[in-house]
Amino acid sequence: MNTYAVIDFETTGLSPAQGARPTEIAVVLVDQQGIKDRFQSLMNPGVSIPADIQALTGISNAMVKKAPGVAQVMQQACKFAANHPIVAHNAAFDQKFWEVELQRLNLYQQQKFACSMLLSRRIFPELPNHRLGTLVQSLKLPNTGRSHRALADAEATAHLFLHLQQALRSRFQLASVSHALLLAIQAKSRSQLEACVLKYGGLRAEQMA
DNA sequence: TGCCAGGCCCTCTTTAGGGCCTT
Repeated sequence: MNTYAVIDFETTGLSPAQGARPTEIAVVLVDQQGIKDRFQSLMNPGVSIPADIQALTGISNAMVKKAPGVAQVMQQACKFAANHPIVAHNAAFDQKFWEVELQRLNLYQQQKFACSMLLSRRIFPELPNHRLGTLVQSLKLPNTGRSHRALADAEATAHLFLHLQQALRSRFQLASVSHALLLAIQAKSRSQLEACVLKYGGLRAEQMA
């Protein structure tokens, strides 16, 4: 339970329902001591990458042409992430691709997803925005490399999520780091955050205002 | 030509609309 998997997809578009497929995935295993293992791979999506997305990510059609197929990479990623809770920045996006691609392979099993973006909105509402790059700069998190590449963004999200756990523990005076982790994973909305704070014995949000 | 998804959340709200965030 104290280990979770941070994932990040690069894709050909915003929605699998519109035919978008993944071009790269990174999975980073994290515990309370930090990042302990990494998996990263380009994959051949079988569809063309639009020019604007190639410019955004730096991943070209030529780069993925020689890469293994989506099925092979997703099998490896699924095995690597095992049954750990999954964390992503704007998790609704990555969760869609994760579930759709694993369902294609009959590998899908329901997993808990936590969202570092929703949590950072709750914990740091004063920041100008909650894009991953802005959070890395504002919170002085480690530089993990080129943004919009899967491993760099997954590692940045891992550092962000560790930072959020510490902020939760401090702000709500939680008894333990594991309570902060449970809270971080379970609290996606304001009401869930409040309920989890009460569940784990911390001070109510309004008491900390 | 210009738009395209979708869940969360704020507000000039709740019988709704629009910004944010991901690629």
